[in-house]
Amino acid sequence: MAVTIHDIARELNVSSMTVSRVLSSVDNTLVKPATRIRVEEAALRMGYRPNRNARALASGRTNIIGLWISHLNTSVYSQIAQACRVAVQEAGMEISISEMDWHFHASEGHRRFQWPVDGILAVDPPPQDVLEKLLEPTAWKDVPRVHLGSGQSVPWQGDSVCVDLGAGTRTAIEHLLRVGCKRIAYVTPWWGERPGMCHYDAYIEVLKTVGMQPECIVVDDWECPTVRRTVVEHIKANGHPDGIYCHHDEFTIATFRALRDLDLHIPNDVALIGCEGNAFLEYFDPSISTMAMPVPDLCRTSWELLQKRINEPLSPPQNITLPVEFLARASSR
Amino acid sequence: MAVTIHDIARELNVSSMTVSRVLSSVDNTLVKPATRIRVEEAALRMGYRPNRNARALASGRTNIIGLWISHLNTSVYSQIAQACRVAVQEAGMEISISEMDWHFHASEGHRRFQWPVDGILAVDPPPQDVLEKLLEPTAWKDVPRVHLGSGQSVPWQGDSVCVDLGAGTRTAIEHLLRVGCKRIAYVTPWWGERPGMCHYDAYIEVLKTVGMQPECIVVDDWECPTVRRTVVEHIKANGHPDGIYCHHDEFTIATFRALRDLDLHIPNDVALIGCEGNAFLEYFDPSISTMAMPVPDLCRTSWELLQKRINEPLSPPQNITLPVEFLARASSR
DNA sequence: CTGAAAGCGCTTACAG
DNA sequence: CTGAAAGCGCTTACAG
Repeated sequence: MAVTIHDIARELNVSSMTVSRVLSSVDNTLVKPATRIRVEEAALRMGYRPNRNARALASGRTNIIGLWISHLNTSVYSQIAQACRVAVQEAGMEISISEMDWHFHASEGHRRFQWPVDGILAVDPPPQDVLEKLLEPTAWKDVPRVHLGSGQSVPWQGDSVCVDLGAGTRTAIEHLLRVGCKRIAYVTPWWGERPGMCHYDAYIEVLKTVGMQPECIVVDDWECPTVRRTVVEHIKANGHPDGIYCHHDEFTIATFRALRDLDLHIPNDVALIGCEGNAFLEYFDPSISTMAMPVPDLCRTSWELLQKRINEPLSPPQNITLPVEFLARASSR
Repeated sequence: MAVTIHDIARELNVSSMTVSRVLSSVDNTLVKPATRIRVEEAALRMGYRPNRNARALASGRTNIIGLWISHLNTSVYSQIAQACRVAVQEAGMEISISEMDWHFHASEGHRRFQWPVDGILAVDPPPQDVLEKLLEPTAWKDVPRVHLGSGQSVPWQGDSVCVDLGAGTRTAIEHLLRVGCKRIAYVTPWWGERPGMCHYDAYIEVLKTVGMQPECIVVDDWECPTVRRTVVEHIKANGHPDGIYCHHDEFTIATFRALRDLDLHIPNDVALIGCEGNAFLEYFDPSISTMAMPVPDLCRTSWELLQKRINEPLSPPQNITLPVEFLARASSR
């Protein structure tokens, strides 16, 4: 059986409260230095490991921050998970990752998320109204929570940190115009329930100012093979644009391959720009331009807002917007 | 405050044991159907959410499986995390990911891993003796555990599932020989404390059988920019080999770029084969050959062994080896 | 500086 | 089929 504070207390002939004081680092009442040392030694010697379930139950605090994220299989998302973990750990707390598909039915909400956390970082949650309906029956609505991600046309309520992909997209499209593109296509997943993403709006808007026709290559799912096939078919049917902007970098990589399948030269036939900042893009030949998300800043800022929300529940909510950085490479020159 | 089973019991004028029986799905004593329905309705209506800290404390079981993995930032590892999650969830349990760098000092072991779990899946842990020293003071040594990963010269004790990278490497090198390579280099991280990885051994062994000189391009860390620079410098100093095998696919991607930096044609000047099965390799131009790890099978099998270990603690340990699959592509033709 | 008591929200084990 | 009691391993709040 595991060693408990009572075992240590008995061994040392002190009360378990004294042991708890030394080992918990919660109660900062002073303990006589000699006693403290004896307890610490005994704990080490006996292999004591605090039971955090018990600690959480008694104290009502877990020292855990939940990270709600839809998956960890793409580069940005795994970077976000990593950066959040680093930020949270610096404050002496931990991250617990819940992969949320955001698609569960509200009625099963009461079965999910049964492990208490002290706060939540929610990455790219659905729009406010959908989110509220999901959370309503789960009692999570009262847990401090910060939304972070790529931002939507309608901003989330409460605290949020968004990357300004609208401005980033504008930069990308304007760059394609500057290098002389006359026909700029946009490769994008099917929105489904999330219309109005801000890069789409920006794409449409910039084209309108120069009187250029939008050309959306809409992909049915988020899989690279589908993207590759869809782009090839689109170009076979419609001829090729001379500039392509991709919704995100998995799409960019698949589009790159589709263009090479068709033996189109990049950038001479088609200039290519992605969005997200996937590190591998630099290693392609030619290396591929992209709009880099400021992931560390995004996560650090979100964690700051969450700490503030936890410590000062009544402070006014903040909405922060961060810029993306354009990484110009050979694919768009 | 959160709703507890006592709140529901009071509301319904039953004992909290009855509520617990209905809601816990642990105690399978029969409850009168009418009572069961009343409890379920009240739980839903009142927004009851079980406190799993309390549940774990009382029952001694968490229904959580710990996944010990060094990071989630590379493709295989994030695939492994995903596949383990799927397998474990199918059995009605959850995964909790602990990113372990395996480098913490043994003396701080008692501070780590304080959340109890019912079992552990340990991905690519250090060799048996190092592992034991790390775990000795943590009381984790008694928790059911299965080792999985790319395998080592000296196998782990207890249950394990390893991918046969030795055989995979042999296949890759033999393929390079078959397409006519006369000088085959191996790009590899510096082993540090983990000598004797099996692909290295296999590389040396195959070259010996054909009387070819080994040529290791050793990289100081695991970062792509370092790999790129190291390969470029190596080739500038020594001329280029006509075949390269890379230790894993981040290295493959960086090596690809290094060869293009030097304006070497792939595969005409240098044939290239990676190891791991990174999905993006297919999208490069030319697309890159690799040895694919059987990730879903690896994780599913590991989880089966762990379940068996949990349910039958005294059953004999099993060591299973899985093959890799060679994906031959344009980079090595 | 130290300790005895009560309780966190559940389950186990037993009694009816 | 249902319930009263005890306890999981800690912390809180109070008393000394």
